[in-house]
Amino acid sequence: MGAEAGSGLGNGDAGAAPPAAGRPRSGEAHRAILDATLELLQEVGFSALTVEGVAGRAGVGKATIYRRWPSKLPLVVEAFGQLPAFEDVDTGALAGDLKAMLTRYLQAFLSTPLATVYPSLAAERAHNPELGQVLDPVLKGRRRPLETALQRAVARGEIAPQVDLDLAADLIVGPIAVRLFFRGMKIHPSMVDPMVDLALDGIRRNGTRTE
Amino acid sequence: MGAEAGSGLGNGDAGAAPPAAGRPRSGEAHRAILDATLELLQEVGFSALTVEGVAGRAGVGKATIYRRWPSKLPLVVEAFGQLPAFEDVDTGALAGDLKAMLTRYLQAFLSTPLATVYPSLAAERAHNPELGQVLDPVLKGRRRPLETALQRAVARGEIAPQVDLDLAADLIVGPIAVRLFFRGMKIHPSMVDPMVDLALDGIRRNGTRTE
DNA sequence: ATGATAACGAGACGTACAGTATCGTAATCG
DNA sequence: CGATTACGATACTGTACGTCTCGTTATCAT
Repeated sequence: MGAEAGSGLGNGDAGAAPPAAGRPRSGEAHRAILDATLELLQEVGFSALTVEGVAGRAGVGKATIYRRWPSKLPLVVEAFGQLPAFEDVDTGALAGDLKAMLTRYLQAFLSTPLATVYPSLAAERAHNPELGQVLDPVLKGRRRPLETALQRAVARGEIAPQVDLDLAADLIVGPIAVRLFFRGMKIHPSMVDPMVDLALDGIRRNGTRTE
Repeated sequence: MGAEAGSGLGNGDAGAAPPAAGRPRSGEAHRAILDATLELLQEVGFSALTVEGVAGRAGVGKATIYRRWPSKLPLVVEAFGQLPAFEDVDTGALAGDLKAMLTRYLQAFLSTPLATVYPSLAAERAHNPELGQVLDPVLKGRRRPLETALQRAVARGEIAPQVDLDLAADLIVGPIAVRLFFRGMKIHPSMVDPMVDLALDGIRRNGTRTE
């Protein structure tokens, strides 16, 4: 954590050694700020979120926020990190695992600001490379359960060992991302099964291989 | 912002009847504004784009912009509509069509602000339903060539007729969207072939069907 | 021609918010 | 108990939105 200076996207000093003297930072204020951030993200969305609004909702001065986060963006990144991600489910078969995991994950989109924050972070990272560096470890952790399930399937022989699992994971979540974020569609739970089945079996009619 | 009656996301009055009297709107200014918008999107990205900057670059007064577009967002939507989309390629086989189309499309991402504008619009639509109404027809038109290629494949018997082509199209573009926008990855042209092949053939080992 | 009308470039204006700085106060350490 | 640092509050600077008003210019109707 040493080279903190220069990034502009610090992560809130979690776990850093406290200074020897002076009043310690209030963990209560820290939590109140993150809670208020998530509430307001839910209510007004990312682009209408103001630091002043967060301070007011949290009952906190603006300086208390800027003392912890250098700007609005890393605050939202940290709040985002507390939102639910994929949870591993082991049903014994790949299709069952994926369907259960996607169903649960989609439910999280209904009860959290995930659907708002995700595309906002994606938009921001497009012209803010530093954000990517902070965001990537978080994103990687969020999809790890997906890769775990795929690795189990390889071990069981459901997936050929030469398949690129990273790409496979993107193939699974891709249609959901496209529909949710770019096309603005609501995804009915009954849609999960056909989505997973198509990704697992492929678009092309079996046995029509031309190569 | 204001309680702007109706849409608030007008599309620039394209095709509307001109008023009987008065100086007509300058088509030259219109084009200069859109060009400046695309240039600045390319240079500074969406969130750093300012209307004042566009006006300056276009050599136009701010009022001239606001006379045509009610805010920055619909201006960007219209500029976005002029960026390259999928172009249909007919090679006689689905895999070839898709690989050619994706390769060309990915090249467009390198020479236009597509990579910046796309996720920004996605972020904005998440809490601005009106944007969706303006955006959806544009998006639908952009992916039509993809669906055309898929329909050809159905006619050739490469795809079973019961396959959901809309979902299939999302499966094709999904991994690209995820990698480009959410994971911030650069997609090397050599990655197109494995991407298409995996979507066409599926993740699961053939003949391992458990249902 | 001439007047009515509306768009033009320029830029002033009010509002909102980011991020900084400065209050007086409160908590913790040596 | 004094030094130090965080606290909530709030004033401040700077930027950009979106509105408005200039004086000017292009087009139409008479």
